[in-house]
Amino acid sequence: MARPFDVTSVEAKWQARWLDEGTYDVDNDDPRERYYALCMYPYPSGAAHQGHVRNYTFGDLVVRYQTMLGKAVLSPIGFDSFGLPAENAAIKAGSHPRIFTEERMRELGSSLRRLGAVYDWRREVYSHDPEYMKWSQTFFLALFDAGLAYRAEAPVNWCPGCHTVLANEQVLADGTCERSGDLVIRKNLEQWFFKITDYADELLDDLDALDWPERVKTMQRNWIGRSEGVEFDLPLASDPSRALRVFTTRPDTGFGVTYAVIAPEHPLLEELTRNAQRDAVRELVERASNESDLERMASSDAGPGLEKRGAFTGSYVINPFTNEPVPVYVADYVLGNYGTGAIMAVPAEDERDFAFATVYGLPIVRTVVPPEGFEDGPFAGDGPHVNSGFLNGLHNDEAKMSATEFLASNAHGVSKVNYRLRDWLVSRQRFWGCPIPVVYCERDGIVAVPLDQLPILLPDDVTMNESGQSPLATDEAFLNTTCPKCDGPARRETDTMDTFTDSSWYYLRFCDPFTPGVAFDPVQAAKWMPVDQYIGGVEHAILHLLYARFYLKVLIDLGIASGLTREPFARLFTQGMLRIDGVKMSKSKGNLITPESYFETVGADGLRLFHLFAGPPADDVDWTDQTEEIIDGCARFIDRFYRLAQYAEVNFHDAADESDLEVRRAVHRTIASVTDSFDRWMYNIAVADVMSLFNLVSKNARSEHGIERATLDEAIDALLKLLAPMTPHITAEMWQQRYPGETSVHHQRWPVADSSLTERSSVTMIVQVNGKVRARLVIDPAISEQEAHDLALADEDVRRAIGTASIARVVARPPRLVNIIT
RNA sequence: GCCCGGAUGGCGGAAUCGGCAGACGCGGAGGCCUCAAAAGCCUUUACUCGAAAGGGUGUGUGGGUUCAAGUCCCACUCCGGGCACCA
Repeated sequence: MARPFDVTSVEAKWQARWLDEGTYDVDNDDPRERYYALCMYPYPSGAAHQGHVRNYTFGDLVVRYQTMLGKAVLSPIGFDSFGLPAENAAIKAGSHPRIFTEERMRELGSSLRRLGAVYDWRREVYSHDPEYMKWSQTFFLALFDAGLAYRAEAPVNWCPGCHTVLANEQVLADGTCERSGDLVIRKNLEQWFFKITDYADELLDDLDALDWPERVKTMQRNWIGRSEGVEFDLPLASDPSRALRVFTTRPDTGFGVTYAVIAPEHPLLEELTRNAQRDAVRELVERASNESDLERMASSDAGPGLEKRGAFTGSYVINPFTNEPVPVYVADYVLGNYGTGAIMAVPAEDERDFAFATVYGLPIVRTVVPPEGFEDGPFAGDGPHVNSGFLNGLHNDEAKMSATEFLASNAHGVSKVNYRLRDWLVSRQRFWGCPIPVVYCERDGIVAVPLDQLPILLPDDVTMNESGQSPLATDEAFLNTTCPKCDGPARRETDTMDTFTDSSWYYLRFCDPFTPGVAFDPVQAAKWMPVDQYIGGVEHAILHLLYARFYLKVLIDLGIASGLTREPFARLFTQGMLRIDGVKMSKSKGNLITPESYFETVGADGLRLFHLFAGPPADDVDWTDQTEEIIDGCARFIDRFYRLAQYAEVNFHDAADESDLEVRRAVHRTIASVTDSFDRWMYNIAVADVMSLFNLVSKNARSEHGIERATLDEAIDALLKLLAPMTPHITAEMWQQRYPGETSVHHQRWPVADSSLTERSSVTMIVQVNGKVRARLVIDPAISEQEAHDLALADEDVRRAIGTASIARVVARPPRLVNIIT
């Protein structure tokens, strides 16, 4: 494509200038109003692909737009540089993950600069920087000292492909690893956890005030899964001084309890099992422990599968509501690690209990009257209670209160809140992560490494193991150390931290990587925090965004981030993903489209304009055969604008006339609409509006009638400013050509629409007859209802459409329409 | 199964409050320029009947509210995403 200017040299020139002059460096004591714009820092996977381009184009637009609004904008960048892909690549290449990673960081950094994205590079951070690791480890120990980091044995998710344990959040719904796709295995292992459950309520409640996509907030609410209920005792029939403790959210249905169920892992199971049932129970427990979660769930539907999922223990407990004994079953549909690991079963009002009771022939007693027309089956809704003694006639809420009081006085009942959320498993059996800074001493047990010995660094002279096993585990030089307490021999922890711990605080480091001796000075951080606009992919809706929220709250509570707002990201935008043939574009799928060739042809500006124009930023974008043509179209638009600004084929006339006034009105309406579209993340509309204005200006300027020079210049200047955040290179170049020696377009103030010019002088009013458009009248927008009415009825086309019919009613809504009903 | 989001020309998508459906762009058609092509420029482009003037139909399906529905209400179909034994 022949371009009217040299794309490559123009873009290189401005990129170099922004970098060399530190145009977007910002100091912490900048007096201007502050704005913190942040894109999720990227994993350094090598040269950027179109997914990066899209993400960082949006981010860069925000940075440049907010700067033009006169704010001091913090725009930092860094790299999420620990993680498995680098380690796996290093194993393959026989090199060290650090060397591999740093090469990829350079590539990605240079791609971002080539895109024209601007940052305060002085603030760059990366996870494997020894200085950064030092603070990551310091924070781990702060959590450890506060009892928020602990080591415990628990059934954990082991990914055989990744050769490490995973957090619950990293296991997909189908039981596979989100990274490798391997089926995750349950293992009992001792691991490190962060006590995120201590913050469950706050993490849930604080969501309400956040300006985040409702979808993301809902996902977090579901993940936390708060449920309110009652925990109470079901006394053993054989020994009423002892009891089976159960949790329920439906105490009001207590009269309908016809059996109880305990989990296969329940500690009382052995004791409750009678000899006659022992074999059947043992068989069930064995199967439950061997089956993966996936297999368990596969048999969850009522029917044949269910028959193998439970067994009678032979024991009975007393229903405190009825004082009747009910049988105790063991079944794998009750989870050992939720609530008390035991439930009261109410088949009439719970789907799973109903299915189970049907298969095992257990009685079903309705305690809530379903609405008329309700078919047979479990009814979990609200209704008047029956067969329920003192609860009869009450509805759910009152019945719950009443039942809860009853349980409190008769069955050691207490109100209880349970969460689906589990503690965050943070240890990983991999090499390329931040080492957990503790040692194991035979005498003193787990001992924290003293702060002055941090950071614990990863050794450089390691051979990456083909099996994926961390070389740390066998590295004697790393492993052997002395106990900080007793000076005796000790062994280092060889597990590293989940990389999500690194990304949980990088946004704080960005605020102040300058103050020596601290990770960040909270006073400096408070100048920027919380992040005004956070931008990233929706795939982090739970993982990163939940962990980062938790981390900030902890750091505040531990005095490390005192004085900060307790939420890190005030406003979140999640952009859609790029797809090819319906498949997400990603390195692992091997279907990446890189921007390099586009940089050479349409330039970064053309590619940026495409990504802004392609559709609503929140929507997914399909990369198709048509995409190339749209990208070319974006470049064509830039070229046309460039030529117009050179006054190519332009005719001028002297005094401004009505046509010039119309152009000026369009200019100011576009300023208003683009500003509005920017504020509402409707960049595709902003581009369309700019194109429309250009079309009008261009048409007038090149007509025989021509355009007044001042009008054209006002329009071109406005277009340059409006386009500056979108296509920063060419607008900077054109501005410089128009105003040599003056400050850059990027330092101009964002234009403000003149409200006296945004009103239209005449508008088209439509006239409908019986809802069908019959005439379009050009009118003064200030027209009265009566005038609109009269004008409409005076129109010839309208009269013809009415014909001989008599007019029943006229709806006049000037200046938009008049509707005549016959 | 439950909860969200969506469905508009050949295609990507517009339509802040219920008020001209299809902005803007891509693609297509025709033309200008040219020896020719590329580039550029101009016209046209929802479907349909019609030579035209003009008419009819039209925002996934079926109903409803309204003078007026892509937009609001009810029911459904399909697509995308999330959750899925959490008692």
